[in-house]
Amino acid sequence: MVVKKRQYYGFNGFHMPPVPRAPRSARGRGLNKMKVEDSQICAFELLASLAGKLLQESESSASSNASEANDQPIIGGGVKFEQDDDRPLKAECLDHGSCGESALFTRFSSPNSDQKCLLNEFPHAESNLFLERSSMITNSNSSKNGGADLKSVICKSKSACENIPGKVEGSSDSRVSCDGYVDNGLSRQKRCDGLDTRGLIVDPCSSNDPMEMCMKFPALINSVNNVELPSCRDPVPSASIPRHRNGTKLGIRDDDENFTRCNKPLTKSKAFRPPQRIGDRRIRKLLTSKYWKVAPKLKDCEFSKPAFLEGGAKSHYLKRKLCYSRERYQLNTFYKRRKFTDHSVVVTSDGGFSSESVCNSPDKNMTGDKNGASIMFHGHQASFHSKDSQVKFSIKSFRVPELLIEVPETATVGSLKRTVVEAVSAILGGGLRVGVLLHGKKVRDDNRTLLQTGITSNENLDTLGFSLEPTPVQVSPPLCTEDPAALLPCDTSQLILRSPTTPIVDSGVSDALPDPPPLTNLDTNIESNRESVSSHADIVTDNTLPDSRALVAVPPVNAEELAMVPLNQKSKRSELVQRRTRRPFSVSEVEALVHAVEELGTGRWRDVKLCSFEDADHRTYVDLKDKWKTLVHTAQIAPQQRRGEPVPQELLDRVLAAHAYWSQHQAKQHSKNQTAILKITDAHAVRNGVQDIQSI
DNA sequence: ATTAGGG
DNA sequence: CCCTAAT
Repeated sequence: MVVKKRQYYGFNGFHMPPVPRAPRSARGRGLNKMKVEDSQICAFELLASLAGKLLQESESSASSNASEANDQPIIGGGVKFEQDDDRPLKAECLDHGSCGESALFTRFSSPNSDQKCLLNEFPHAESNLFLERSSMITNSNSSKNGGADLKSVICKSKSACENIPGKVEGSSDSRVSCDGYVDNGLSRQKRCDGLDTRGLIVDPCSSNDPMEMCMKFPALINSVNNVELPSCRDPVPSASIPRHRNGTKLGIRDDDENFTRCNKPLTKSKAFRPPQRIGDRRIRKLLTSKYWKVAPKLKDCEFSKPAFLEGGAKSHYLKRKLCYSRERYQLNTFYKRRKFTDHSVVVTSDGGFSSESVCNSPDKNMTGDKNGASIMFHGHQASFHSKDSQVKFSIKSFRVPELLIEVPETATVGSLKRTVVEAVSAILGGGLRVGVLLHGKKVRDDNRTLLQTGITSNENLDTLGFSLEPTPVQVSPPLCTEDPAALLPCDTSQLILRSPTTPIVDSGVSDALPDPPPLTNLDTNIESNRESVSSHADIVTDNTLPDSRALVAVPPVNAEELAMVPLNQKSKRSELVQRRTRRPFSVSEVEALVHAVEELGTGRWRDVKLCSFEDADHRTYVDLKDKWKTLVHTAQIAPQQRRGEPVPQELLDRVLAAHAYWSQHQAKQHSKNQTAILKITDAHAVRNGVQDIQSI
């Protein structure tokens, strides 16, 4: 993502000609009011696809070369730098919890032929766009300070490698071994592939055609709604790479929109500064779209070492990655939750090399379960039973963020199964902790009672979530260097632990209309809780910018939170707030809304709320207003265009009528209200009437 | 705190 | 639904 963003921004100065874009919906917005961002992105798309084609053409030959390279692993001369070069790449990926992005970056940082591979991997326009952008940025980056970067990378890689728990060394598992290396006879044991025999962490740097596997297994833990398994253990203690911890988010997942991303910490180089928000959605959309798996049968895709390292020789090393597991966890970063999945570019080069593919987190879930996208373990339904002061939780199943497993096409089903088992076992076997999240916020105070925390049977338990967290690795607080940008710990496990937004099951346990749960002051408890968390984070963040050293002083707790605080973000707080779970209006609710509006007119949403939704605490007047807005829109479009639970035409007609009426009587609602009020009958009406009169 | 509108 | 600007 970072790359993409970067790319995007890098182009800002290009003054792309605006490309008209039709409004996404006829909601009544200015038709041609396109945003700068939109036009730019459009331009990018065009540019990118164009560039992509050109590139593909010009490099078609190169492509073939690349494949040849695979067939002929480097021999002799290549040997020497194999290790060195190799490590950096791997290290990059590893210390960030195997991030697809890293893979990209890695490749991009190396000149020439690499891009070709990437392009091939992204046959589709969208993909190309992505690639193009990425490569461009990277290129500039590498050309500018490639040397320096490389160096740091290497250093880092070393430490990273050393810290990797289950290195490839001595691995007897052929599946995990690197065939490419075998060929060239190099001692691959030295390599730090990040391949873990147990499948825990696998070289994220190279992989293609990641397969997403879905499986279910019984809940191991009693929890509600959602149990999330953020990630594998962090193979690399952050301490080993103090300089790069500004990285931060590896992925995001959201209940509403699945969204994962990887921000490669990498260097502080300008090109890789934290992405900004503009255009995110667009890009995300692109990435998220239809293609989640594209696999031209590429022969091979090797990483080439930087020319300067190789002495200009064309050296490719094959990297084969078997398992690539990446965790996605939700984290409210700059990107609000938007379904977004990053591309996982994986290269597989096992003896034959199979296929390459881009794994876009698929939005394959048609049901609207946003969480479902590219998640393995799937499906969870929580049921709550409250009795007395007892709060009971039960889970049918739980969801695990993401587990990408890659195996050659030639692999047997059996080996696939084993691989999956290994990957899962590695994660589960690593020791787990359970985190409790309320409203997407992690509840850290273990001493609090459920009541105090706001977890009660009365509470909307759908705001409660559990997460499986890898057993925290003892990590010393990040040492802050002079670099303010390095404030964010890059410790994967930390990040994971922090990840605030656990997708919450939209179990609809409580539907206000049918049976509004009694409101209690628990709500406030929760709110205050959230506030405290947020403000906390804010403080930390604030301290962060001015003086990086402040971090050192912050107590552990704060330090933890820091991990999830995006660096240098304007709205720190907003990043931490989880989007409310979506709650489609039921027909009865619509009915109530229509009725209220008929009586009160538009523009008095507070009254509407009080009148018809007072007990529906989850419906704010803004919600009602929004709903009315959409209702009007819905009523104006063809029935075929409508989505979601169909609203009776009768109601829609009333909507239109009311809308038309109130549009003309905006000023006169006065008298109208008077009469309307009288018509309202129940207790609410009385109350509203009073207020109305008062307001008049 | 509400309202209105764009996103 | 979110976010903001304007009340």
